[in-house]
Amino acid sequence: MLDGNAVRSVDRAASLLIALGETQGEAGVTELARRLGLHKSTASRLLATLQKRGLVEQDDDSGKYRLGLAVVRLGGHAEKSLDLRSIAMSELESLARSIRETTTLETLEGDSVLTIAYSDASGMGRDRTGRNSPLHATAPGKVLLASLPEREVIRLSKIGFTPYTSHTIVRVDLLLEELARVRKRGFATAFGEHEPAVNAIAVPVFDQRASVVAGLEIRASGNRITPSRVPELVDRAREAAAVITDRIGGVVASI
Amino acid sequence: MLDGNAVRSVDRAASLLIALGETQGEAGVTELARRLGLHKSTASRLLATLQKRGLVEQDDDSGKYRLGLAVVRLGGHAEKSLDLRSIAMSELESLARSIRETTTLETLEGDSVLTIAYSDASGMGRDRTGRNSPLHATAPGKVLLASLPEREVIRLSKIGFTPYTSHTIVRVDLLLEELARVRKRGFATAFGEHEPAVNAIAVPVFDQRASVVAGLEIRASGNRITPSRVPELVDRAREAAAVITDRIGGVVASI
DNA sequence: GTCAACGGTGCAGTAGTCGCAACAGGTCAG
DNA sequence: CTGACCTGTTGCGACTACTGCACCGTTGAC
Repeated sequence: MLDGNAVRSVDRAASLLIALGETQGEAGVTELARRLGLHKSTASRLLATLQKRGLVEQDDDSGKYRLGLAVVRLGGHAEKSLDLRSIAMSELESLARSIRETTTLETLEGDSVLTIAYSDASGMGRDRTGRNSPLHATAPGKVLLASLPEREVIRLSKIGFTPYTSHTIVRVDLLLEELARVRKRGFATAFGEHEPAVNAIAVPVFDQRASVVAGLEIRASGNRITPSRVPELVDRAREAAAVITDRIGGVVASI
Repeated sequence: MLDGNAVRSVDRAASLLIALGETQGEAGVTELARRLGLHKSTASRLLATLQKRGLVEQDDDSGKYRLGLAVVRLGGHAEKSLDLRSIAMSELESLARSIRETTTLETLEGDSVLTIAYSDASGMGRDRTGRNSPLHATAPGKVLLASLPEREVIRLSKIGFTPYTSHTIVRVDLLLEELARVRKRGFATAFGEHEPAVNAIAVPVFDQRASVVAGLEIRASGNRITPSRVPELVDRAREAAAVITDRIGGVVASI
């Protein structure tokens, strides 16, 4: 057994798949063999086996190989079972420690946001992991709302926007304007809109289609997150979000 | 060499990946071995090798395996190099033959639609494969527009909607209403809106995120596609679109 | 027409794969 | 607390599957 416990032929086949992922679409047997230091007859047989399972396919005309439909399907399944929380946790913790505040990661669930990860270095946060929060009154909620079509916002407005505080935006026209600002600036704020004296900023985490998959939030009491501090916190949040986006194979884009 | 030219251990490893794709998220060594008729030590070694390349990962607590981040990334690459045209071609041809009309598949490209596949059984069609057409005045264009946020339609309206015929919808408010109808009905029509006396219907093809990835069109002269014939043609188009959606691992949804 | 390069395949040698047995660790019923 | 049961992992040795070599047919450049 080479390389610890690795099965050599499987390791080689996996390298072929990954090499195909790194090319611009397709590559030939000889090229792949050269790149991976394999004999071309070996590469040919390994590719033929991968093709049998649909993991690669061969172009009828050029003879070149590309990733196959089975990889598209597996990629979709893999994405569904992706543990975004585990992937993001260390980044959230690191960010929380460095700014000494509370950080969270929130995803869309139905008509609300769900806290999937949480880290607190302020000693004042409250762990709402697994709990839902409103879209319209939270910073990550606004980030996710901003990525949706307007008709979704209008549909939600018909259900109504609960006024959690006197600062909560409850009029749909004002919310749509706010969401346009979020798209323009690339981040959202919520100043005392969900809980009095709790301020927050949030930035998007993107998937590989450049869709917003989560909102990364920095939250603190009102006197700790002031308007003047927002730019610095947004920068820090963007850095962490970019790392998470990259880890999941996403591309940073605009909302 | 077993099974023709297949490399047995690679074939087994590929089966493991595909089996993991078929589970709800994760599975253990013993379960996977049982399912595939392998010894559990064999399954364990193959999985360890796949894990080394990031194609699978093992949960620290339960010991179960799931598809890894490398599969998410490969899936994204595979999707980008997907040859939708080749995948769809046989379905378009079959549909064209059975209704004796012209069928096309169109995708979004910038601010227009691009014909990526074409089939004609009427003897009257014109192959526009590789050519762009307007979004607002074609049936597949409306299908794709209907899936976008309203702000995109408004952005396009600022560029202006060319009136190709006297039937072309050029007012944005009327176009938005039309797109709401498209979403409601799940299909679009264009009756003499792009070319006089040319009528068309289109239905969506979905990807695995339930996003609209293409519009499948049936097109003919005005006297061949009458309002009374639309339901039948829409049904036929939906059947073909469902096959294509399934082939690319998509899920049929609503626009 | 010739030549180089490609992808694929028959063949034979050997080293890598595999199943067996045993082990370590975890869970749960009694 | 203990024993039974199950899981995942690993050492080992047999042997067959994997691999490189040589060669072939095809294709495109010149």
